[in-house]
Amino acid sequence: MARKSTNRPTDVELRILRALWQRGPSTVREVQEELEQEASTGYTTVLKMLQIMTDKGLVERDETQRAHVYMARQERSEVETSLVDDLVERAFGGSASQLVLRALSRRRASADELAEIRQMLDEIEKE
Amino acid sequence: MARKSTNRPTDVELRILRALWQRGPSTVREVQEELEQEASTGYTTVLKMLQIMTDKGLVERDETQRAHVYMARQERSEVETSLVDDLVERAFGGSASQLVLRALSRRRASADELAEIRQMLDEIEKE
DNA sequence: AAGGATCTACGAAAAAATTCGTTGAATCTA
DNA sequence: TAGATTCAACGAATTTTTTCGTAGATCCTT
Repeated sequence: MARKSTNRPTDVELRILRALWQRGPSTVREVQEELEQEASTGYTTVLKMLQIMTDKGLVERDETQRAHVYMARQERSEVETSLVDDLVERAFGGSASQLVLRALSRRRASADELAEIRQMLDEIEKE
Repeated sequence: MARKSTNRPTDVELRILRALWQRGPSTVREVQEELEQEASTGYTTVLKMLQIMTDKGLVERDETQRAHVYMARQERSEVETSLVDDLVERAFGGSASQLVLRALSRRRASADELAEIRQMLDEIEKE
């Protein structure tokens, strides 16, 4: 036995999803060339992953062309949200603000970004 | 071949670390009883994991007693930060604020928490 | 039409993560 | 002190994730 299904995309799956979100519907070759840029991943590996992801329902396949065209089945924002939720659960005991505080404690965010966040806060509190 | 080492604790490792942070230095039995509450995990499984985690340097072992005592080797905050950094990289292309925006778009955060975040922003901008 | 390139399907190997059984030693209890 | 309990060590089985080789079909080029 091993990990219970977390439903969250694995590392490679996420890399592929990001390629699909960025490029839009793409062939295996196109995805593979995209991944190649950051870390080498063979053609058949990407193909296999996309087949698995199709079975899992992570992507959708258009088989009308010889080179099948794949597209992400969920919006980027949805997956991002569930990844954040997952981490909030696993590491922060359900407290999203704790995660935010941790993220902000790094000086990762630029002034513009901080302003953006502030605006977001305003909007949330307005409701 | 499989995933390149991400250095981030796995799911079970994180559950164990959380138990150790919460309880302080603990025996295998104590950790196991803690984990038992959320999801069943056998004694030898926890023991084995703690041995592996010792090898990896995630925890430290005090063998002076018959029942060895384990403690986390990194502060909770450090691990939390690196988990957040990791997710920021993998899912948000390095933009911490994007992650924050995503976290806030959920109404996970209460009014108090939002105020806390606002204060945090103030402090960051003060510098 | 022949040869080469490209594509999917499939199976299997490798790697990583998780789980547990068994053994033998140490400790406790009646 | 004998039997029961508790413990660490170890190896191995399982499951999940990742990788790739091979085969056969289709398409392109000459």
